[in-house]
Amino acid sequence: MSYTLSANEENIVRLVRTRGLISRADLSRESGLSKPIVSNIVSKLINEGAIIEKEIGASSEKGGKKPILLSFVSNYKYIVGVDVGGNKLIAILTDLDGNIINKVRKVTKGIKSKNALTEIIFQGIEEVITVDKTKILGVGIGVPGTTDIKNGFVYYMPAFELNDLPLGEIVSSHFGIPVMISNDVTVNALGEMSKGSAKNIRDLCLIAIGTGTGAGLILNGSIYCGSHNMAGEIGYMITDWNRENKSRNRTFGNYESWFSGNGLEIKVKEKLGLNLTTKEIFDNLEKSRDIKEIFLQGCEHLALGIANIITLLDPQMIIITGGVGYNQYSMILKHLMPFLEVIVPPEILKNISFNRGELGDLGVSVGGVSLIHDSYFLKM
Amino acid sequence: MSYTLSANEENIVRLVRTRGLISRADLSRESGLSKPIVSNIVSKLINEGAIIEKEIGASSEKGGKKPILLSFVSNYKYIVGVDVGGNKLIAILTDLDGNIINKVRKVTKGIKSKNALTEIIFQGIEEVITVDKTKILGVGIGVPGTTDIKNGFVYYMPAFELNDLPLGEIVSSHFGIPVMISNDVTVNALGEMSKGSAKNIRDLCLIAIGTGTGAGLILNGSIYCGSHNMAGEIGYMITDWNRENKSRNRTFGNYESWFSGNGLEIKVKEKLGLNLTTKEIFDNLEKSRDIKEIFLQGCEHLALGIANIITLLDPQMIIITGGVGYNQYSMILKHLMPFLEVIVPPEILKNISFNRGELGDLGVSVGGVSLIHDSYFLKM
DNA sequence: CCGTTAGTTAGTTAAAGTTACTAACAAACA
DNA sequence: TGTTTGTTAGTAACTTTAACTAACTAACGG
Repeated sequence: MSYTLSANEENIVRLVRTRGLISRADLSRESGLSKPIVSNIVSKLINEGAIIEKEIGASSEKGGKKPILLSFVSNYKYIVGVDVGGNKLIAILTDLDGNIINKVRKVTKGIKSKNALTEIIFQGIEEVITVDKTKILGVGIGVPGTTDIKNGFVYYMPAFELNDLPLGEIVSSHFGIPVMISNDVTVNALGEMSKGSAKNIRDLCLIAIGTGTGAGLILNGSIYCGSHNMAGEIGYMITDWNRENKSRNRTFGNYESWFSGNGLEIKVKEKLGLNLTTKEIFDNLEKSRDIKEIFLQGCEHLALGIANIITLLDPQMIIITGGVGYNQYSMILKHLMPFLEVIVPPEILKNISFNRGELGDLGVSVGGVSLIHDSYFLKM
Repeated sequence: MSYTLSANEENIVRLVRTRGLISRADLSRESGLSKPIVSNIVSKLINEGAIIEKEIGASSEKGGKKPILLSFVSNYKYIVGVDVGGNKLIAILTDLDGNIINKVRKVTKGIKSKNALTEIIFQGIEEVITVDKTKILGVGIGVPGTTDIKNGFVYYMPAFELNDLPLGEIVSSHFGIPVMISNDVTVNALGEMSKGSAKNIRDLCLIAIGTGTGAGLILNGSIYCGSHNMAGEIGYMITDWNRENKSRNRTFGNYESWFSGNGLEIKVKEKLGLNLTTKEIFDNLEKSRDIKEIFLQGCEHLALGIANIITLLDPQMIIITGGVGYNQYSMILKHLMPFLEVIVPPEILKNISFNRGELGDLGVSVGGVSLIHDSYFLKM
């Protein structure tokens, strides 16, 4: 945007956008602002290109001048969202309503240097932008690691074995536009809140089950990262101290023993001596009692972790997604809920809705778009 | 306040208050507002009684007119804070800086009716107000139960066996001033944040150990209540599933087995056949191996719960307070930390500060004051 | 040592711009 | 003719810039 919207201008844009088609007179009534100032703001916004006079409406039964109906121009600006994964990068270009205009995929597997990583991010962003670059509002990026959302700094990305990368500044100065960066799971939660299955939810816990397991938190309607940007690392949660305590030197940090792709694969290998992929494990659930038992133990663990999240945070919705969580959602939920029903009292459990991540593997990139949208355009 | 402060007026008041003594010229420089409008706002605020011209300052070495130093008038309005406990009620009257002007205690033990409870709250508030009633900004109340902070509704108070009490409205219409109500532990956390050991902390978990155990959460600098006003009920957290699962029908909800006054008393009775008060248990810790063992098991449990809080929320500070937690703080911390050091990696643990609740048994009432202060005067 | 002058700072006044409002009105329509 | 939309005109509130007065320090000359 060439200039920042004032509070009243934001309100008018918000109204035009949510109402779809609306006249100046109705805007005045709904915003509480006077008709002249609404006309004034509307003409500014038309000048900006943010809204247009779309069509002429109908008079009321009692007569009167026909209203000029205004409409939001969702493509007067664009946003780029990037999901930097350990195996692949997804970049999307969307309009202001989040409609995906273009999508680019890149392979990131094996990358271990800062230069190679930033280069591939540059390429992804460059290629996905098929519109006038001056119309790009910003780039929102989700990365698998510890980040500081305030300054776009990446502390640690185990997937690339990289430390201390000021990625926000690097990308921002390269393209000359605003860039925001946060943890991928957190960004995914934001995406589901704005465009997925958690619309109008203020307290959300998104559990991403992939190679590992992590949670993204939206609390009081805002991203929650914690004081050292480590909130939601539920892979380290403790639910069965005596058993865990006996079987290893330290629970806190024993990520892989959890319910996750990696965790299941290791358990199957250790206990059954089988080298199966996560997909193969799920394919053989009903065929092998031993595999099923390992899976059920995982589900119990997962249920205990979720019970603790419910206890501490009292969320309105819990979303399960991620590579494994999304693809195997119904299988997981089917076996997870019986455990939860034993652990959590029904009067509490019934108030919490469980959902599949509606956005699937676009969750993080869509969340990246939301990051920019909410900070540089409108917080809806 | 006779009128609501505008954003600029708030800024000026905030600056005068935090700087202590400041001239109009410095206010203009620090606020970014022009000198005339600062003078304008200052004269309004002097008229209101919120600030005064305190003294004449010194010129700089280079010469120039001496500045008139302005000062905040902390007692131009007053706030009432009320701690409604299961045994006693504490009401305090403070000025805008939180200085306690008056304090009243009432016995609430045995109260089981709505009328009796509201009557004693009325009395406490009435008696504590020793200043002109029109100078009272509002009343903030912490109650032991589930509440909706938005409308002052109390869903459930087990201590009084009461349900569905619109306490906020009852008290507000009786005194004709704003009233805010929230859960006592949550309010206590707010108190510690504004006036106690958690100043300038944005992510705080306060653990109140008394008859029972609960947590109050301040996340992103704001009170966090959860979607059904049940956040922080850590008495229900699960940390040792197999052991707990075997010994009872349901873990979730088995409050008393935890580390709490009640929990310890019951454990001592069950295992040792002794009818000891919590105080007697602590007094005999070093004399009885059996009591010590029960206490250490409690500490281990507490450590596991705290480890889970750290994992999920990554707080900056953890405060331990409450009837038991405050009085026995050093004893608890001494035996808690060794467990935590085993469970939580040192690089994570070192970033989290553990503190005693500085406000002691005034934590809730001071928090009630903060509730009103932050909503009706200034969010600092 | 004392009065004068230059330079600096505090706070006010005056003029002008911005943003909002109300009142009144023309255009369009049943 | 009455109703509704959207504009114009005039006004009020608030903020800014520019310029001012008042008050002070430091340094210099006699």
